[in-house]
Amino acid sequence: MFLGEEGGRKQDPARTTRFCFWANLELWEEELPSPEELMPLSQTLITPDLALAFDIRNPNHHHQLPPPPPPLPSSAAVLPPSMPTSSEFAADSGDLGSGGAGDEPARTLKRPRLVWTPQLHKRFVDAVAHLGIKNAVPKTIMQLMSVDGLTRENVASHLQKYRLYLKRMQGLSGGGGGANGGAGSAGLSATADPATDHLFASSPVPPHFLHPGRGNSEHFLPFVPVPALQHHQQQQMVAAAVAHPHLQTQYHRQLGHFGSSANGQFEHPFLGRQTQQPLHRMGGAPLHNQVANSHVEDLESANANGGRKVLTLFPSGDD
DNA sequence: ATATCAATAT
DNA sequence: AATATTGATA
Repeated sequence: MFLGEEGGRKQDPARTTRFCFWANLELWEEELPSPEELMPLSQTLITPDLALAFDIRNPNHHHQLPPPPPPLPSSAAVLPPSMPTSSEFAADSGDLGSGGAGDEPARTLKRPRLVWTPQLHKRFVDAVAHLGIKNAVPKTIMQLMSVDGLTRENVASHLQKYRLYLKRMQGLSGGGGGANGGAGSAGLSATADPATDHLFASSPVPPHFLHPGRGNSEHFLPFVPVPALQHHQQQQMVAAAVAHPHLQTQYHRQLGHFGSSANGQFEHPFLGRQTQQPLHRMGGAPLHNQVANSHVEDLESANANGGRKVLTLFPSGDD
């Protein structure tokens, strides 16, 4: 009986490694007798050593997408009574413990759906722009974005949709000529309908994106392959204060996102950030959390999905 | 054996 | 609607 929301898909081990795990910590606010009660329980479930080895952090501190998502139940133990409606990530395993007798919490779990925040999308677009549409394939994009928990599949999926969006744009723009990138400039207004694409409208579409058969397709940037930038945010970019125009429908709560360049040009080819972790099987104690500055945002749309919670990954990039 | 893409599923 | 997963194919 695991055919619930998305808890029981066909588990096809033949596919790539889909090890993921995270615990379900959601109903805690419901019962949660007392944190202390859970503590021992979690320990029983995951072995303290293992937990420690994974670098447990409070959900509050969840910054990057955890490669080997360590949000174990134990975190629930330490969770402060606050942040009930957090939407950082969540697990909706449905029922952990009723499905199978020998439920191994570890692996075999799926990771929460990635939420493409405007920030994340921005990174995506930047990467694609710098790669050139031609070379912009999932793997490469993913690498350039270097957002730690991002998977190739994540990007691939997003890319597919993005291409769709571009296509639509081309069509709207009227192929020939005029048009400026409707999306580029403040967009929104020109964008077909508001509901067309909430996310995509949030970041400018580089001009060349729209006309693949013309102009320079890509450039050659010395783009650094994500140097281990740890501290040092690149901040302060263009002083384009022009940003701002309007916020997207439901994305208001995000932090102030300033449009990069209102002129529709790219001038800020910086991307490098966190190095991708090889996230291997558990067993080692690999992770280190590269904290940096990042903002936490939350989407509620996830809730509308009907039970499935999401993981909001985001780039530490600031724009 | 991998990665991409298009289609499809949730 | 937004992502994920899959299947075919390069």
